[in-house]
Amino acid sequence: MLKLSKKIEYGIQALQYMANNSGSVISAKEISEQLNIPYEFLSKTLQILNKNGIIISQQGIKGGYILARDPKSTTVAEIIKALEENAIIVDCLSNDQENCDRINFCTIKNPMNKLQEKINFLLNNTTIAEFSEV
Amino acid sequence: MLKLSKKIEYGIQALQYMANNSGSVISAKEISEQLNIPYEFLSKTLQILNKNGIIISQQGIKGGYILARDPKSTTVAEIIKALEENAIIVDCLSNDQENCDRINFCTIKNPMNKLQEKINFLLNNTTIAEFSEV
DNA sequence: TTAATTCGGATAACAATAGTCCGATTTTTA
DNA sequence: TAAAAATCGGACTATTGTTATCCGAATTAA
Ligand code: FES
Ligand code: FES
Repeated sequence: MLKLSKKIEYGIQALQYMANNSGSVISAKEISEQLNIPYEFLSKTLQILNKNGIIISQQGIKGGYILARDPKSTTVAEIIKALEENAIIVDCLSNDQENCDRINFCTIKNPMNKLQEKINFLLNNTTIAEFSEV
Repeated sequence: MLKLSKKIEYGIQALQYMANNSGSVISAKEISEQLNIPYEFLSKTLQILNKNGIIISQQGIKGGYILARDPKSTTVAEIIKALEENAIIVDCLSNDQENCDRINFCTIKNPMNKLQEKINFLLNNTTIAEFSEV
């Protein structure tokens, strides 16, 4: 398993949709219907993206969301972080793992870290804009 | 989430251990104790690696495992595959997903595939040998 | 023949993901 | 000013996937 969650997948596709319709405020309902994504789940996802500055919400009737920034400057890595997930390939490389019961036996931290950094590079260099230019 | 499973993590570390002790047959028990990995779970993992040609088993007392190939030629991608998992970042890119109910709405296949290929390149170019030269 | 090991199938415990429900709040507009 | 359509937020449920364990059988060296 090395899979992005549905939250991230839906989030990216929704941002892509907004990028392709920039200028107008897009509702969760519209995205949900156009992309066939479960409405309630998508709503939650967009709320988190809003809370963390990736998109801007407008409440009330006629409300919805718009991108907070240029699609070129919003990376997949930022989206993952904004959705309160991480892209750490082994627990080993996590910050809050003082309680790993294998830490004194760990022989993979360094090599795994090298691989991690390469993956991070990819995630940091893939932007929403690249999803728009289909 | 973009995490490797414990099966893969343990598998890689076990292979690394074998690479560092090449020449001798290593039992699951020894690896389990040396690396503090749950014995039964590790056993299963090694059995799968054996079945799929990454290591060679020797049964009976004094039995255990040795690497089937040069650590330099065993990649992380192969290990993942041998452990019957995959490293597909979104379902979209999977072979057996005729039943994705978003396929007619899918706008992420191409860009996701580009990212996938870059990740595949990393996994195909990281070998067990690199884990040994700590 | 015994002991230490792999083998293989089933199953259980746990955790994470995915999805839903519902009431409250906001804001436009008729 | 009331209604409608949207976001907000918390709790909750369902489902799936991961991790771990159990146990009996087969294998083989001593
Ligand atoms: S620190 Fe726990 S396995 Fe590396
Ligand atoms: S094919 Fe199902 S989301 Fe791309």
